[in-house]
Amino acid sequence: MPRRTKLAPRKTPTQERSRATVDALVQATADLLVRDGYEKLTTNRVAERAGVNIASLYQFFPGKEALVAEVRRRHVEAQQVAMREAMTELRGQGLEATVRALVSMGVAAHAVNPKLHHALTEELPARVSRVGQPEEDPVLAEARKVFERLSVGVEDMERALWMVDTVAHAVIHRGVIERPGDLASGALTEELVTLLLRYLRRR
Amino acid sequence: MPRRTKLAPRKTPTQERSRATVDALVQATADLLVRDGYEKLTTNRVAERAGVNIASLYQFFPGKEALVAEVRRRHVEAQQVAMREAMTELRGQGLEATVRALVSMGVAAHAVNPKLHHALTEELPARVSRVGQPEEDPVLAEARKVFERLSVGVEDMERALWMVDTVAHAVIHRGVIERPGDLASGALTEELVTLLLRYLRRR
Amino acid sequence: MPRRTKLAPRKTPTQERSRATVDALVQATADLLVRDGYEKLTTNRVAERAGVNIASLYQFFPGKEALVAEVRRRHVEAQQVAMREAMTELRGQGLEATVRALVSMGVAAHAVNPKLHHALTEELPARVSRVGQPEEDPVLAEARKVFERLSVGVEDMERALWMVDTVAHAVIHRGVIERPGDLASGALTEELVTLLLRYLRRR
Amino acid sequence: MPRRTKLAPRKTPTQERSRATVDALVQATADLLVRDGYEKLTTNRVAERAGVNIASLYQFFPGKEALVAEVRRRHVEAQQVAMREAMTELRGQGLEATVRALVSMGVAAHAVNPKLHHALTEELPARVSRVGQPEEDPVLAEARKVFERLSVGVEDMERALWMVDTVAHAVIHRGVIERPGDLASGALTEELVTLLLRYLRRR
DNA sequence: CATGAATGAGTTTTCATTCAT
DNA sequence: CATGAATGAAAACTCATTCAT
Repeated sequence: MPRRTKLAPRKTPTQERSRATVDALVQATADLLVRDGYEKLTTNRVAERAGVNIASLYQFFPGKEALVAEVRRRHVEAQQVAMREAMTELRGQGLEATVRALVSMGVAAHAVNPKLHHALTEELPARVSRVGQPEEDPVLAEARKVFERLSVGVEDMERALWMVDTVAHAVIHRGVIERPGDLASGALTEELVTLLLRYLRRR
Repeated sequence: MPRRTKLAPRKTPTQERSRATVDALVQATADLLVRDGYEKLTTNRVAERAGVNIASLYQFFPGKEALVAEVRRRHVEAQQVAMREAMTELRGQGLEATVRALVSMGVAAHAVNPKLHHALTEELPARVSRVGQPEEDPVLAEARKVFERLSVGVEDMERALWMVDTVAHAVIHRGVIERPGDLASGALTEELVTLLLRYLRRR
Repeated sequence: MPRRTKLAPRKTPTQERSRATVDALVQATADLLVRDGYEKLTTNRVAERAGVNIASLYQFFPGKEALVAEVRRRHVEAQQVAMREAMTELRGQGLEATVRALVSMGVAAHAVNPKLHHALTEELPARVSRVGQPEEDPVLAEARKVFERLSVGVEDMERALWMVDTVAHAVIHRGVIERPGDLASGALTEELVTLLLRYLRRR
Repeated sequence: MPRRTKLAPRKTPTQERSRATVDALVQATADLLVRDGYEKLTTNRVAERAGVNIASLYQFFPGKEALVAEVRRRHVEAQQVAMREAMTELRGQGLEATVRALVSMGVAAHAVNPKLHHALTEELPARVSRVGQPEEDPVLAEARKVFERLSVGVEDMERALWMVDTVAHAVIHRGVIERPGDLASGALTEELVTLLLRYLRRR
C-alpha cells in the first residue's frame, strides 16, 4: 500500500479560522471541478480561487487528490443524508414499495448536486475516483435483507442484487443527463420500477 | 464551439514510412492509456514510447486529444467489425432471438480489447471522451425496426430503446470488470436477456 | 483588442527580495535587448542571465513582451526625469529660447541611455513598440501653449506642432547614431534650431 | 565578415517553373510580413503559404533573412522605378523646383506599397533591415550637384544634405501613417517644401 | 528538381511543492 | 500558522533545417 496518505487530509482543523480556510479550499475544488474538469484542476488554481495561500493549502492537504477526495466525501455524505428519509420506508414493506423506495433513493441521491455529481463520476479518472470508497453500500445491504425476507424468486441473490444496483444506477445516472424531462415527470422512474419488478417477480 | 480542430489529425500520411510513424504513435497512446491512464498521458511520453521525434508527433496530431480521438476511432471501428457478424442474425428473428443477438453484440464489442475499452470509458474525462461520436448507433436503429415489426407492447418506443440500450450497456460494461466469470460462463448474459425480455413483453 | 494583459506585469512585488528579482529580470532584459536585439530575446535567456528561475519570471511577467514593456516604461520614466530640468526653461521665454529648450530636451532624452534607446526604437517591431504609450507628449502640450502665446505665424497649429515634433525627433534620433560628433559639438543642435526657427517665423 | 551568404539567394532560377516558385515564395514572405510581422515569419509558414515544399524553399534561399532581403530588394527596385520620372525634373531647375521634385520623389517612393514599406521599415529589426543597402543614395548624389550649382548658402554641404534627407524622410514616413489626409491633399508636402526652402535659403 | 518525412534543439509555459520570514 | 517567494521538473509546442526517394 503506497502513500495512501495522499488521500487523507493532513491536519484536522480545530480552530475557527482554519475551518473556514479548509471549507474555502474544498469549495473552490468543487467549483473548478465542475467548471473545468479534473484535468485543469491544479493546486495553484484551487488556492487562488479559494483566496488562500498555496502554502496553506499544503498545510491541510497533501495534494490535489486529497482535495478531491474530501469533496467526494462531503458529497457522498450529503447524498446519504438525502437518502436517509426514503431509507426508513424500506422496512417492512412489500416488494413493490421496496423497489420504489430504492429507486427514489437513487434519484434523491442524484438530485443533491447534479453538476458536482457529474464531475465526480464522469470527469474523474477511475483511478482517482474509485479509491477510498470500497465499503459495501449500506443501501444494498438493506435491500438484500428485504429481498431475502420477501423470498424473491431469484436463483443467485448476490447476482440479482448486483443487477438491480447496476441497472438502477445506470438508468438514473444517464437519465439525469440525457432524459431530465422524463426523470422529473416520474415517467422514467416508473419505467425503471416496472423493469425491476418484472425482473424480480419470477416463479 | 472552440477549435474542434484539436481533435482531427493534421496531415494524413501518404507514404509508407509515415503511416508506420502514425501507427506507432497511436499504438503508444493506447498502451500508455491502458497502463498509466489519461492523466499521465503526455505528448512527450507518447513520442518517446513510439520512438518518434516529438516534432513528428505534432506534424500529424495537434495534441494529445487528437491522439486519443484516433485511438478511440480505431477502437470503435474494430468493435463495429466485431459486431457485424451478430448483426446479421438480427433480421427476421423473433423477439427473444433478437434480444439475444443484441446482447451478444454488446458482449462482442466489449470483448475486442477490454483493457483499452476500460481505459477509454473509465479513465477518460467526459469532456474528452464524449466529443466526436454523436452519431446514432446503427445497432439501435436496427433494433428499433425489429421491435416495431414485432409490435412490442411498449408505450413509448424511443424510451424503451433508450432503456434497453442503457441497461444492456451498463450490465455488460460493469460485468466485464466486476463479474468476468459470470460473463464468460454466459450466466450474466442469460440474466440480462431474461431481464430485457420481461421488460419488453408486456400485455 | 486581444489580451492586452500580455503587457502588464502579473504580480507587483511587495517584499524586498522579490523586488530585487524583478529588477534583475528587467535589467537582464535591457542588457540582452541591447546586446542581441529583440529577436534573440527569450524568456529563458532573460531568466538565466538574471540568475532567476524561469518559473519566477512567469510569476511576475506573463511573457517577454511584458518584460520589454517594463523596460520601456522605466526608460521613458528616466527620460522624463532628465527632461524635467530643461522643461522649466520653457516658461515665459521668447521663441528662440523656447525652440532651443525643446531641442535640448530632446537631446537630453536621447542621452539617457543611448544604446537602450536605440534597441527600443530600432530593434523592436512596431507592434511591440507602439503599444501602450499613446498618451499625448507633455512636452508637446507645453510647446503648444508657448507657440500660441507667441502667436507664431502658422496656419495650422496642430500641423506645425506635428512638423516640429517629427523633424526634431528625426534629426536627433538619426544624429545620435550617424553624426554623434556633430551632436556633441552642438553643431547639429544649432542647425536644427535654425531650421525650426526659420520654419516657425513666418509673416 | 561572417556568412553574408545568408542574404543572397542561392540559385538564380533560370527555368520557367523555378521562377514561379521563387516568386510565390517572395510574395508569400511579403504577405506574411505585412500581416503578421517579422517575428511570426517562419520558413515553414512561408513555404506553406506559397504552396511550395519547404525543401524547395531551401533550394533557393538559405534562410528567412534571404527571403526578406529579396523582398526588400524588389521593393526598393519598384521604388526606384517610381522615382525615375520625378528624377528627370531634377536637372537644370531652380532651387524651389528642385526641392519640390525631391519631395515628390520621396512621396512617390512611399506610395509604391505603403503597407509593405511599413513592414520593412518598422517591423524589421535594424540588424536585419540595415544589412545589404549601404550604397549611397543616387538621389542624394544628384541633389548635391544641384545644390552646389545653385550655390546654396550653406556652411557644410554634407550636413545640409543629411538634414534635408533626414527631415524629408521623417515627415513623409510619419505622414503616411499619421497624416494620410494631409499627404493626399498636398498640404503636408507644401509644408515640407516650405520648411526645406526656408532652411536652404540663407544669406 | 520536387516532395513527404523526419528531427535536434529549442521556446514558452505550467505544476506541484518547499522555504524563509 | 500564514504568506510571499522561489524553483526543479516537465509538459506543450515550434522552428530551422536536412534527408531519402
